[in-house]
Amino acid sequence: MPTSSRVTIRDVAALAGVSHQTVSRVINGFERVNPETRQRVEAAIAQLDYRPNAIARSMAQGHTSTLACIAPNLTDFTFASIIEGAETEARRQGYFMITASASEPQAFATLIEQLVGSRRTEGLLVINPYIDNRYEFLPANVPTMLVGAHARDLTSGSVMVDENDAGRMATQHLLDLGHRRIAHITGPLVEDCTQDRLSGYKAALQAAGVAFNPDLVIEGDWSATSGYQSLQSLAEREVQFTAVFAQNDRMAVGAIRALREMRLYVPDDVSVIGFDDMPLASYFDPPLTTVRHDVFCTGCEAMRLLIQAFEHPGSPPQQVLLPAELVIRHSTKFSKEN
Amino acid sequence: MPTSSRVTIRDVAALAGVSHQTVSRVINGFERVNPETRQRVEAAIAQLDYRPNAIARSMAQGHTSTLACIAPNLTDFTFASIIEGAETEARRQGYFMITASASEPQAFATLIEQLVGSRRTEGLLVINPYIDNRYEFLPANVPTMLVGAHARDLTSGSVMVDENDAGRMATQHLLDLGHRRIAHITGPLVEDCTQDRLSGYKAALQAAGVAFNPDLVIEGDWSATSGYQSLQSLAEREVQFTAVFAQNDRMAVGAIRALREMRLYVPDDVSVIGFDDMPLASYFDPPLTTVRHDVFCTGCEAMRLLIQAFEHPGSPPQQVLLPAELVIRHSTKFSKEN
DNA sequence: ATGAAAGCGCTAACAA
DNA sequence: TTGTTAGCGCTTTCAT
Repeated sequence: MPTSSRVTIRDVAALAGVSHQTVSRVINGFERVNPETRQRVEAAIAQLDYRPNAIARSMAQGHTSTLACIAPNLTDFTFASIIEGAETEARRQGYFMITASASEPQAFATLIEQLVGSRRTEGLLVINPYIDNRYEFLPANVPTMLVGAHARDLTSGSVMVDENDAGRMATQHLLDLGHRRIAHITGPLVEDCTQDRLSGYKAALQAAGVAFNPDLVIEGDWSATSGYQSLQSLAEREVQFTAVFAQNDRMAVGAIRALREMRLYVPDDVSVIGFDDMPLASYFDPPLTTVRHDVFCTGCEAMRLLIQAFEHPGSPPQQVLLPAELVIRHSTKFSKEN
Repeated sequence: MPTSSRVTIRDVAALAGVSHQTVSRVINGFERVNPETRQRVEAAIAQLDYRPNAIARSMAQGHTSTLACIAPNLTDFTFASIIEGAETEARRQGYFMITASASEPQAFATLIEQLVGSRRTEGLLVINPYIDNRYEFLPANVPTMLVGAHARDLTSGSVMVDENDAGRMATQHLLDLGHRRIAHITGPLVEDCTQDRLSGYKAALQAAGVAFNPDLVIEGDWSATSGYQSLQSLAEREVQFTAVFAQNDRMAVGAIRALREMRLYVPDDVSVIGFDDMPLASYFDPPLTTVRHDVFCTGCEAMRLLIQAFEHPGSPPQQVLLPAELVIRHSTKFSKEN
């Protein structure tokens, strides 16, 4: 069995005693081929270990069967899971996926230009498109799905968690435990998911008849350090609270660290709820109560819609909201004030 | 400015009043082009917003400028970091990278076949190639770099941490603190890095004149759960130890959880050292002493060598060992027995 | 049901 | 320095 794949359709044709076109028909599963001819061709393909050249096929067909996924980075657990979901779905449907990270808008712009300008890819999956205004560089002429943000004019749609409901759910959990002064550490305010979670927080407070206090809200940047610093800032301003809702688990962990340094124990003195249910969330001290969402599934769904948008141009933009669920562990507890 | 990129080299040629070949020369930065002609061509390119079609170029040149990276999954922090490093280096050198995960050998084989058989990619970066015998499916006719394992015959080389030295270093740290009975939770024994770290462990013991005790060694599977279970197994067998060296941080965290349930406190009763310095390692309780290695850099280096292997066929296989460093936090302490 | 011809957009080789 | 001619390996059209 020859190991080289430099065998072409013509070699197969010659061996089978047919035209190269007939070989093409067999490869592509065309119906109108004489069964006997088909067999001869298939035998020749097997004998020569022929495999079609994807590039030549792309050239002739005018499309590449390749999609791209761009994230601010590849190591954030939620991004990585989205990518894994997207890649799995892409391959399930016969596409390959180029993965790339762009940490800042200029790199993002260059990347888009290379990917789309060269017609290397049929569509784009963009994770977190609203940090540092990078959405300004989104292309208009290529199917584009957004993950973790709402769709804008020129996109084919978006997939995100029902952030509003998730934020409401987290806050409600703390309210149910009797907490009334709930500090809220958000992500960067420019991101859609931050705003939506904040809306959910406000909605839950309002429904419970608790006045919204802006002093309790602090903007973080998703890092554990920012969670830590947010708590310090609260303490410096002598803001009173009995619970903390952090918009991700890393900030929650940072907050817990800061609280401990202030000799405040979680959950006895202060309750803390996170968001994401990151790996090992249950291994922190205390095991983290959090909001779980299926981020692998988010990636699958986004890719599914991207492929749909590519294969059926002109179909209306899709906006998908995925559900989240509360995971109660040991970082939240009844308020002592009750 | 036309937004469509369906403009071809011939359109540019027509507008500039030259042959398409001259346009090709300008695009490719060929020297021997009359400066004035060049300017006319560049003006035409700008006017038509022409961008070369990467697929056509691949077709004509016979190569794709695309590499592939395959990992068991995309969410493991070390894999994700390697991928990020590899992708960054690839793009820096003008290549794109297809990323894919294959959780089991059959999926791996299929993936390789699709990627390589179709001649879609110039080379392969394979992360953790020795789990479940997937290395059997490595292709012989394409440059292949291994990450996290030693190179075998048919590969172009490998990049990994100096695992032996790292294992020795971790063990030595515990020995320096006076520990003599050091439990060792390994990764799967089929993996090279597991074996090397184990060798380092043995070497350090031997150098310190401490007899190797096989009862102290337990095979884990990298998961926190396996770290937890390993400790339980040790306890059930009533094996005595004052310190634990876990081959990754997740297992270390699991071990700490198990110890706590046995009312043994880290580091007062038992010291624990991990491996990897995963994100938030410093946020666990207690903050984890561990062995840090630059995993992004590992990815960069592997990609650099892969591209080298592709661009200079016939050059000898490279074997790179990267250094690791000890990070001392609060999960290790002097042995009480001293 | 099969084959011949043309062409996808580019580069390589040769000619002028 | 520039243009012409051939392809890269495949699919698409149009004959047969």
